[in-house]
Amino acid sequence: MARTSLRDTSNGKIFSTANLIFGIGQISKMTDVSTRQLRYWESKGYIKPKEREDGNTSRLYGYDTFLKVSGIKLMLDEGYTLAASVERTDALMAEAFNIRGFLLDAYHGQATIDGNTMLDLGYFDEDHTQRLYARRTEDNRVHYVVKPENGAN
DNA sequence: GTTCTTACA
DNA sequence: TGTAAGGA
Repeated sequence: MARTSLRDTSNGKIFSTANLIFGIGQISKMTDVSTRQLRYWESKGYIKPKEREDGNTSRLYGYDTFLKVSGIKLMLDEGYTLAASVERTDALMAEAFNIRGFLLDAYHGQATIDGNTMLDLGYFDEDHTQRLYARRTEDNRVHYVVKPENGAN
């Protein structure tokens, strides 16, 4: 039995948001964006309800749409136009997902080094003789450590 | 009670 | 974009 890895969080296993589905009323209350606005944004192609095969015509939105609406609303409140808010939110979400994917691939587990819990970021060199570790300090700065793979310093 | 479309202010 | 109408 394979150990559950963080990668499983992005392919629909644990911590999945696949079943997090909301109606237009829920999204409206969660984001403080009116149902009128949500339907209007849909007409402009900014958001899209989930496809549904049953005959029901009421809109259902996924977690991703909730995040997008939240972002757009935030930008809107900061004074950006709707179009600009959508553009900026799309860019931010793309960055966020890129970062998440990168981290999932870079993370190789935890290790205790000199009494500190650090992230094992895998091999540091092409020859695979050293590993890179990182941790955040108390003031949220990132501290890196490179150690020989065999542990013999 | 909630959501949908259409229409008007 | 809010609100109202008339249905589903």
